[in-house]
Amino acid sequence: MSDPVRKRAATILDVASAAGVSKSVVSLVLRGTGYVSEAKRTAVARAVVELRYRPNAAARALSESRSRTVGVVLNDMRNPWFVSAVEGLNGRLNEHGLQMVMGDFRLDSRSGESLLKKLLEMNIEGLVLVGTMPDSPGLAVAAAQVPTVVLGAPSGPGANVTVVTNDDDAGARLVVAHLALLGHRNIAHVGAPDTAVGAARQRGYAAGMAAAGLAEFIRTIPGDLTEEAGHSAGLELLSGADRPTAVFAVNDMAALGVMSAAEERGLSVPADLSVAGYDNTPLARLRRISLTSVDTASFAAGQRAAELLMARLEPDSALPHDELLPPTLQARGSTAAPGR
Amino acid sequence: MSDPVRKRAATILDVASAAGVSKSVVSLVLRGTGYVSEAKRTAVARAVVELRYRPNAAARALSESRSRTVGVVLNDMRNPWFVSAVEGLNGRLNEHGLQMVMGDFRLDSRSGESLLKKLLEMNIEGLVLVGTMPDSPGLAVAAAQVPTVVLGAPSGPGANVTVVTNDDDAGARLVVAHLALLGHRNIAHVGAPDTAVGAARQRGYAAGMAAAGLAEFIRTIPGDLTEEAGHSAGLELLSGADRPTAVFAVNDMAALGVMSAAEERGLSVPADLSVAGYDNTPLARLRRISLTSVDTASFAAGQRAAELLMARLEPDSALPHDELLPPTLQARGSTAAPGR
DNA sequence: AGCACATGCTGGAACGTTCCAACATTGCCA
DNA sequence: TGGCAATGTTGGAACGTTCCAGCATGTGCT
Repeated sequence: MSDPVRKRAATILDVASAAGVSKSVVSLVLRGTGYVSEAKRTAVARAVVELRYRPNAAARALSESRSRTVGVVLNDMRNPWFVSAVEGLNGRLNEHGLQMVMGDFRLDSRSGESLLKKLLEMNIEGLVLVGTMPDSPGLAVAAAQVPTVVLGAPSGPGANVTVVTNDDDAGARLVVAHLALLGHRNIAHVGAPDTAVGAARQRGYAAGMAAAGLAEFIRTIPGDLTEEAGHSAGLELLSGADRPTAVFAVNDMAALGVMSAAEERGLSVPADLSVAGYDNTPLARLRRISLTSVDTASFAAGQRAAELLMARLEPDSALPHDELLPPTLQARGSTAAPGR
Repeated sequence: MSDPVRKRAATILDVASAAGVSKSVVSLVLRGTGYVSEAKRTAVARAVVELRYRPNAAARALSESRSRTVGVVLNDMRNPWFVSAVEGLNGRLNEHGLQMVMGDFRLDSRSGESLLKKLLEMNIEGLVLVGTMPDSPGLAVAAAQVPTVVLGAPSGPGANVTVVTNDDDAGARLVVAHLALLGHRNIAHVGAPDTAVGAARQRGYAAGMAAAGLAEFIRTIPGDLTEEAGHSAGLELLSGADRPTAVFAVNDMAALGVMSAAEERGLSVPADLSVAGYDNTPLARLRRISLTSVDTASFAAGQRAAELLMARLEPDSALPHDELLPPTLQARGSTAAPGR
């Protein structure tokens, strides 16, 4: 009411004149640097709350020519692994005053091109690619312009990126070792050779079998990461002559498919068939399913990705080494010693 | 190599001098407005690609004093409903040249305060709150400053927000009607009265029962949205004297708990007990589970939220009415006519 | 011929910060 | 007493856009 013109938000100049100082002093107080007398400091502080002053991020970014923002590109928000990795990432970045701008690669009209363009225009200081991205020229261009970390995929666009992901090879070996220890020998694998993670897990399976002296039992049914694929692979495995006593599926969804197939064939889990999955999704925890699975440290991976990215943001920093995070096995009711 | 000083990115002035025009012409060409001769237009276009010019979003935002950005605050990225709502939101916003900046409310150090501060500093043009947020003074402040839409929660901070959510009441009635049509009369509910959605679904259940003339059978076991709660509620229901022939659980997770309880009690689904859930999560689709559930149009809700937000962004626009989106029933193998 | 109007182009003034060089005021020490 | 460092304060110049008023031309009409 009594305010003269109260249309626009208060700027640093408004604060300065309200506090009876120059804009420079306000800036110094706000950023806590430099020498300012106690009196002016409190005067500025008061003016700030009185005028509800909020610094303008665009002006700051323009002036500093840095945005304190990193771009995060996902291509599958539905995958719980990515979600919790992003949470880890977000936390660490925030701790260091960096803001995250997320976007969905697939969702973007021009297959991510316009998303990346937008991010580049925002002058992002770093880029995090979460998951395996489809090939796209724009991606390589973007990765060449800003420090880039790939999170949760075995490799990224171009050579100049740092990769943080889980050691799927080691995880698969864990499963095989667990099953072998229980006494299983005929352990089959339901794989997804066309996906990056699937290929790594299959390698780990084969290596683990060989290491356990079970090379002769190696047998992989190719499929993909869906329940469907697990189901049909399961039917195939369980109908044949030398039925396996245990199946290691490439992920939890496929493992569920295998369990359904077992049920249809009248086999009970784990008495007649042990089943293990991968990813330790919330599904695996469900009482009705209780699936032995490999827990991937997704949250930690996100945090680590943030750390490596920030390391690259330092002046003259070298390209950090890629990191493979070790997974752990979560044994549950779906695996047991082979019956009779 | 032969480039003189090639440190900083090209600006509009570089493009202008390379094309032999003034910065104003470049600006006009870039934005496609105003009158520019064909010759200069192509000259500018060539210079743009040659210099790899990228407009600077911060400068643009500062000059236009608008950010073309909306803030999206989630508090539970793990909830699939939210994820697909956000996808719908993102798509529509992008179509209209608006960028999305997401943040996780809980993850933020100072319980969202600093996240909201950051968003406000970015001069966001709108705010979307996804899901029920914990009470926070910062939220109400933010909602008062920028047009705000609440997505997937029955209400938001302050009165000045638009709410887009699913009609949980109607969804619950759908389930009851479906079960009643199959011939069930003793239909129990496993509820979550302490959550906003749970309360609405419980109301719908009670109303639906009454409408079907089954008021005398109304019976709700309070719980929450977890499998655990569903399990113990299930045990309670299935051990008592007048065992229900059907159970409607507040969500798919709780429904799974009920199914586990049935299994433990030696009851088979759906022969001895029909079970229905809510949310139509990927879980419900699984062969091994095949759960009848209510599909909430989450993607559409996200799109609608974007539309309503953009409507509010128009000059002199009224506060749009809240919207309740109608859900649909997805009947699967977990419900059938009551046995004998 | 004179005028209006469409077309084409320009430079300066915002936008709201940060950074910097420079100036003022102290207090201390030789 | 003069010099020097520490402390305090200032205005101007970026930062890279958009927007606007205004200046040139050219064209068609009266």
